[in-house]
Amino acid sequence: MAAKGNKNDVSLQAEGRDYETELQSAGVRITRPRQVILTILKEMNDHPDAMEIFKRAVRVDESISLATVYRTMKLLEQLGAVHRHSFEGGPARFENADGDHHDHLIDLDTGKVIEFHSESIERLQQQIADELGYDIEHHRLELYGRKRKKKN
Amino acid sequence: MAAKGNKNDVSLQAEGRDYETELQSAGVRITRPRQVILTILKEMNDHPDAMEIFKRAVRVDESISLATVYRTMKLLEQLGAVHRHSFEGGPARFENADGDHHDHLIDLDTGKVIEFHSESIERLQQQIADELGYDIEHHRLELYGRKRKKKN
DNA sequence: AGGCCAGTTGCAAACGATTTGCATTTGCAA
DNA sequence: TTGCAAATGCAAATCGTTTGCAACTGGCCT
Ligand SMILES: [Mn+2]
Ligand SMILES: [Mn+2]
Ligand SMILES: [Zn+2]
Ligand SMILES: [Zn+2]
Repeated sequence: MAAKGNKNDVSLQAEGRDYETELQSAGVRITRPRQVILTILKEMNDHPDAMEIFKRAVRVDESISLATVYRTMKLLEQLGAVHRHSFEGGPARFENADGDHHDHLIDLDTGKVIEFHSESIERLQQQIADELGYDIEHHRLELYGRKRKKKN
Repeated sequence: MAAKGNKNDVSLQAEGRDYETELQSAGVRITRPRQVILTILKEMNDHPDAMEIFKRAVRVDESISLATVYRTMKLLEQLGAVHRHSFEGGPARFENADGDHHDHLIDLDTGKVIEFHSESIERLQQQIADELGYDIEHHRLELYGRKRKKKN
């Protein structure tokens, strides 16, 4: 089980673009707060809100401000590095835009966010937009539900 | 083109439940502000936000307050009389819950809201939730796009 | 018809999330 | 190194929505 470095060695971490460099060539300065937030982004595999990202950032650099988190998230969003979600109820949540496209099912009892993807649905959406004479820029599909009660 | 009162004469206005009565039997008082807002609701076939509803209400009764609009919309939402949407960007928008279920395509250039319905998509959503072991309470599907540019 | 009183209102202040003005700091090109 | 536009932290502002509270009704009960 040790030898033969299979492609997972890389692909687990891979997938990731080098935002630091991308930012740079986008004519944006690599500041300390941005380094910190980019690091957090890299190991982000959930859907934290600004306050949560702020907390994670403060753990690394005491002096970071919430305003900068907001500013940076907006920047990263424009850069396509993160996606912003507005699930029912709470504040906006962000997620690393690295992975493949997917939609979400939110557990109304626990708040847990479950990801799923349906190529058929994506296709149907396209088809509908086509028929209406539209090009889809992006879409949002959220299912809100609760764990099926027993039986079956 | 005049004779033969086809069923549209009715169905255009029909569909509507009598919320005034429903409210009453729900042990809620029929106040002047509520009458006004219910009237507005009845002829509402778009997706206005609270401020817009407030404006329409003021046209009828000068003394209505925005707070009451919010309170009443919440009430009507709980009653199932209206649906609340949170399209990207703007404030919450409401719509009469009378019609059949549908989802929305928002024109990013004009803000126009286009309604559509896909039984296939609805079915697939169910199926996905099933597989994940969930019962869907409700869902939200929004397509954001722009009118297809020329050709075809 | 009149009264009672909990439900409802208008108002303004409070709220939570996000943005912004500004003086100060800092990245980084020259 | 220095210079300076870009970025930051802070606090105040903004936006949509909610809420406390005193004044005001709707509608059941005499
Ligand atoms: Mn996700
Ligand atoms: Mn609609
Ligand atoms: Zn999707
Ligand atoms: Zn639907």
